[in-house]
Amino acid sequence: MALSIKNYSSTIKALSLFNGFTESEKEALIKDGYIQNYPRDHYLFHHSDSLNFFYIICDGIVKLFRTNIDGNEKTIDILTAGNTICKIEIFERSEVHTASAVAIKDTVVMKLPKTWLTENAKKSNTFALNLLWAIAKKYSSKEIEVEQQATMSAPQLVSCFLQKLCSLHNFELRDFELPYSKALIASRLGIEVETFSRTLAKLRDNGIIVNGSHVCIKDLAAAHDYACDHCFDEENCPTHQFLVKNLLRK
Amino acid sequence: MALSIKNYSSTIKALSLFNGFTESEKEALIKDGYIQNYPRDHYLFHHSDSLNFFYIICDGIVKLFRTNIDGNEKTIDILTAGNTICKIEIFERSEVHTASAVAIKDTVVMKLPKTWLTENAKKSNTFALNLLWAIAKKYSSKEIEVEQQATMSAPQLVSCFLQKLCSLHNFELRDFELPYSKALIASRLGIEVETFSRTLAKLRDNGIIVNGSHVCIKDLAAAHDYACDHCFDEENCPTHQFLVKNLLRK
DNA sequence: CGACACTTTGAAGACGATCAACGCCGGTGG
DNA sequence: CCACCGGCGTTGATCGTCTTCAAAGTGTCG
Repeated sequence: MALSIKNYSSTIKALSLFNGFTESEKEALIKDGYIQNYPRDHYLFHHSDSLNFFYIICDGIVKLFRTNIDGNEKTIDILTAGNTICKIEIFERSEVHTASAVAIKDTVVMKLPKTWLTENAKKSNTFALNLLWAIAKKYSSKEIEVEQQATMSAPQLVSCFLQKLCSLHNFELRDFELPYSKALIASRLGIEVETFSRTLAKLRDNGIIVNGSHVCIKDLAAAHDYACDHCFDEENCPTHQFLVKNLLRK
Repeated sequence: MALSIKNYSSTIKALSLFNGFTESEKEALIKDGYIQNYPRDHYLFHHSDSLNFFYIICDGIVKLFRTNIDGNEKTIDILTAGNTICKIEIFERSEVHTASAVAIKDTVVMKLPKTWLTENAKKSNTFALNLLWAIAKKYSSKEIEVEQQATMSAPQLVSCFLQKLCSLHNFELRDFELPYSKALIASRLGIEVETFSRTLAKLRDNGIIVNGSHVCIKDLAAAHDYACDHCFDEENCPTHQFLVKNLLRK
């Protein structure tokens, strides 16, 4: 895997963090970043390691998680190309990592010293505002996540998840492959693998057919109704949003 | 209730949002805010109302919540004097409120137009950085909340909640009164009132005695062990933090 | 082919939600 | 002053869902 910055500069420059900057300003901003490769199952950092870097994922998949004393793991987030890691911890002025990060498959990241983030936020108001927006967005999605976990049943959660995946890949393409293992998905959704597996069987009756890692959503509207029959807020339900934007507008 | 800004200016000026500003700068910043009183059970705003103001709570208690189609309510947060409302929605550039806010008891707030927040963040880097910090903190505590809700049992959640309350009031004072109704607490913890009630009975065996609205934590260490036997991360467990700061340091 | 990781299926159990009834208390009105 | 009411909290019984433990099945890669 070529570790030249050039291979990934377009991904990096597309970050919302760099909105409002000219091409040359972007170049200058990231010129001190260095590209690093993390093979599958390697850790970017462990919980309670000292916090030194801001990470931009250029390629691959990273799992962010916490482990408690009993060895139970809770997946906080699954991050892919274009996502960043640690911006919030850095602004919270934490000295150590509060979670662990591991590469789920071979992953390329750009690493920047944590001061890079704070200094640029101090120097550039545009940068600070971009950060504000990014963190605000992240907070909102976390809040929605809490709500859904609290109010939706396992089948609804899974259905919602699959529909979001579908929308990410391409709305027209109702056939797609699961991007990561079922164990990881279950962990992300906060349910056990067994429950996840059983849930997929149930969803067959609701127009969502999963065979191995192949997913086919037969009846999107029905699947949505099923997922969202308790949703608080159509405006803010990701599934609703997705439907409105992609399906209903046609 | 006197609605003069003077009665509340010390509360307002103490906000972390104003860190790094001189007294006179603070005065200038809040001079356009107006103070408004919301009696008990009155709404500050409803879900999907248009989002126009940033709120600073000067006195009282506000419940932030969402209601779904079935009328089920999920309490997102309970806010008191010194807390602010809507900063995240404003930076997320939302046009409407994504939640409802109601006064739990007579409440006094300072209202500022939403542009006040965005304009000051643009004008002042200090202000923007203060906001970044505040939102980052809020995100972290939300993340911890998700984790706890996902991994802790009802008795653990309740125990944790009561211990946090205890630390807020005054560590030495292991006797205190519940600041709001049991129904509100249960809703905040994401459990039903019946479960909450039954849980309090169980906690009696673990050194936490609740009679009516009077709480007495007999054995703080035991209560903590009980609450946190599955905690992910002593560094970041609020209960742990509280204990380390207040108890173990002695 | 066999080893291993991943997934599925089955059965039992724990936990919290729900429905229903009751107790307690403060307030209102006769 | 007492009777009634409504809000709030408790207690009991039942039910559904998810977890847990155990075992078998599937696929992949050396």
